[in-house]
Amino acid sequence: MLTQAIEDYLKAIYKLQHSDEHDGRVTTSVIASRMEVAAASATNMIKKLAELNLLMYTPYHGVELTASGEKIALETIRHHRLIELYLSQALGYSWDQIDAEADRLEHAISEEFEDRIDEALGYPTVGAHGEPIPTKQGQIEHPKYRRLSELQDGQSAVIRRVSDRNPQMLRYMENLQLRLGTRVEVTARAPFNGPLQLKIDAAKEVSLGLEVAGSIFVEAD
Amino acid sequence: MLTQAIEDYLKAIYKLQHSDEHDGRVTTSVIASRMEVAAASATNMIKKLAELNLLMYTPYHGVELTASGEKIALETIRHHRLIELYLSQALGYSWDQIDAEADRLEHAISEEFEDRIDEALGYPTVGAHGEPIPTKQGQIEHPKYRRLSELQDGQSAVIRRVSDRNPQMLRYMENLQLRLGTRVEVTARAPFNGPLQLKIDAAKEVSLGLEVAGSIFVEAD
DNA sequence: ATAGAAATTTAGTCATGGCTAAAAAATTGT
DNA sequence: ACAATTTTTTAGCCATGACTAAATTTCTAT
Repeated sequence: MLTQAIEDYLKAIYKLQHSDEHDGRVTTSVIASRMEVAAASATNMIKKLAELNLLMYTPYHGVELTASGEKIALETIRHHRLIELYLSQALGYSWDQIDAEADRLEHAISEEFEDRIDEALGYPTVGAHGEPIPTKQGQIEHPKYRRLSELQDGQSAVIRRVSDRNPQMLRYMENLQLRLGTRVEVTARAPFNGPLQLKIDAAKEVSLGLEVAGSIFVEAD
Repeated sequence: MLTQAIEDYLKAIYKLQHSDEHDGRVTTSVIASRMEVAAASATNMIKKLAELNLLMYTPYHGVELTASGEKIALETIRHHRLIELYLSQALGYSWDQIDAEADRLEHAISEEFEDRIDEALGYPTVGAHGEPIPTKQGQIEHPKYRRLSELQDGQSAVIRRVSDRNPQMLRYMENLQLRLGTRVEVTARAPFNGPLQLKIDAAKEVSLGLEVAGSIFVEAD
């Protein structure tokens, strides 16, 4: 049977494989740090997952999901993103609250529940933070958006996705009315990795640090 | 911390304490059978719960919840019943599907989630099968309804609660349009514990076995 | 090329919550 | 009242998934 721990590891590994960092090599320590467990614990679980044919494991060198491992990861991610969207659309949750709640619910829901909220939401393809939602068949798109922090002075763009890693940052973004679909224009960039000046929805101007700007993904004009 | 297993045991013990059967004595074997575990497993958990001051345990004689054990049981039951009602009202689940889904979800939801579905449902006091929903403060009513099987020939009554123990039976009731609020009249009783003849909503007549009729609780006129 | 540092694995431990088999206590029938 | 049966507990085992400490492998810098 698939335990909650197995689903959590597979989900984490999938995300690490598809992240820009770590240039594709998903190692024990990266997994351990993402899962917030000791490296030895990660090694144990990796060996178990390899045993279950959910990933290929080359000791000392890292890990790669098999087709069936990826399938489970995508199912878990689908659950997570549908639940997040449902929490924000149907129950009025704010951006910073949905991830923690979905992390627990994603393991508890049935296929039935998945199907019903999918229907209630109108078969969405994009989650609450702009992430693509895998289909029931496990298909997923990986649109290449640019980081707001990479925009040139004077460029204008629309927010398409935000990182959901830091709830406090999400709350901060929400307060600034930086939402999916919001139009932003970089009106100035301070030197030496300083903050950038941003015009939000052609209205108010704010100064935004690079860490936040790097967590916002945009589609430039 | 409260594990899922602890919540499940406390919930089961609470229900056994308040059931008509077992005349108040909640023994190891009754708990084991309700939880579908071996008697030795139940003994283990009972000792642990006693250690945590969640119940009083007299070896060989049974168990009684303490105030804090009862509080946790009622919180779990509140979660369960709110979720059940939400599944049927908001997501269109049928009577027979909600219990199993709620059994998993009840351990995964936050206070936040509880509050939001409570609000979405309009602060209900009665669950999907007619059970009372404990308040957030742990108050609960125990209305004394009669079993449909106990009604005399010719008596009329309104369905107020049904047992949720058997999903197949719930599906059967639903098919017969035996719902909460439905008016029923016993038009005949076959002898030797035979079925009773029932007029549903002053319309169609059916013959109902005593096992089903005993799982339906009514308010007689 | 190799020493030292960093990453990884191995070995052994722990808590949780199941299980079976055997022992002990309580209940029942005559 | 007491033997037989039933119920309950004890003892010991297992899988899961954490942990630390120690050993091993790989990487890095000279």
